[in-house]
Amino acid sequence: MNARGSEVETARDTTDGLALATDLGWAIRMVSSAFSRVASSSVVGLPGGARGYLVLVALADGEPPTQLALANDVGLDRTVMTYLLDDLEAEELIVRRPDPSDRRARQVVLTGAGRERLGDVRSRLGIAEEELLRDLSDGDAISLRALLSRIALTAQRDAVLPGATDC
Amino acid sequence: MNARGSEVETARDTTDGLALATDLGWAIRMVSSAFSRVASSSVVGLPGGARGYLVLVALADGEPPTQLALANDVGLDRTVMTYLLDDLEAEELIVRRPDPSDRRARQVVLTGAGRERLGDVRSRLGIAEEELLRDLSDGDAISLRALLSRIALTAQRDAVLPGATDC
DNA sequence: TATTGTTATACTCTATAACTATA
DNA sequence: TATAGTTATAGAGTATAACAATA
Repeated sequence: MNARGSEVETARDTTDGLALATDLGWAIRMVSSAFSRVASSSVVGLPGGARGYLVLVALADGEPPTQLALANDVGLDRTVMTYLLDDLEAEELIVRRPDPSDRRARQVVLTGAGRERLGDVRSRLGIAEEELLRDLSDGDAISLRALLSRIALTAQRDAVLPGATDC
Repeated sequence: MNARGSEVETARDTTDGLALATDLGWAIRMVSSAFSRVASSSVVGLPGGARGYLVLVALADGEPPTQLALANDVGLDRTVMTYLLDDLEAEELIVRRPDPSDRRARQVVLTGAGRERLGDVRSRLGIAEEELLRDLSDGDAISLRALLSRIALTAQRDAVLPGATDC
């Protein structure tokens, strides 16, 4: 009844041509961890690390969002946004202020110090990104960035509206 | 001394042109979580989920690797590989056998049942991957896969050989 | 009744250190 | 002394539920 010996290494036909190097999930996994590795030194000291950086980026342009809108933009849960903003506010990189149009909500605003810190981290991250993409030509690097951004934008829409086409 | 009111929204020049949608780290984060979301239903019931699937893929071709070589291939720590293989072996999808050339090591072999299960999961994952890349033309999808794989391969090499060019 | 922000809790994933048996 | 596998533990990261204030 046990599959020992005789059942090992059979049915090869069903998985022919499969290889780790061509697997999309594997590639995403390796690229994600590699980016975390090369980017980690760029965000040391910044509250929340890479996630804190994304919050600052999201605040750099446009109207001050509510915490919930910010969480949706960055791709974080609103419960972790609370802790993240606590830490960023403790270093006066952001400020929370009441939303004049909804007394439940709070607007998140980037401070001058926050904008300065964002510039510092951004320049370091640029070098880390070049390190990650160093095997790609300039054109290929631009292509990869564009393709990833397109997938990411629709992914964000799907995450905010889960199952709008279901049922 | 506090940055309230007057220091808010200054120094805009240093971060001009910054946007979340063009940030590489943000895109990688969103794509990674989106893939996990669309792929999760494809790997339900498989021990280890998506990581278990990658182990099966890595075993589908070539000589049976040791646990350590397998961990390096997949991008996992050898300590999690132990638990993962325990679970996969409990369902008889893989077998551990002594390495004839090194009595410390064990070879990991895919069973017939494991190869069948791999085929099942692979076909479901193919649909999930198409769902993730549905906004891309066929050519763009192929490009993205190729570019990600290239980055992933060098990332794997760097992870296995940390800091070979340092010092 | 639904939503915003908060808090608490649990679960997954990852990282690290120790231990054994071999090399 | 170094390596392969195992075990235990601690730390991130994530997900979920509950609560108060407000819509």
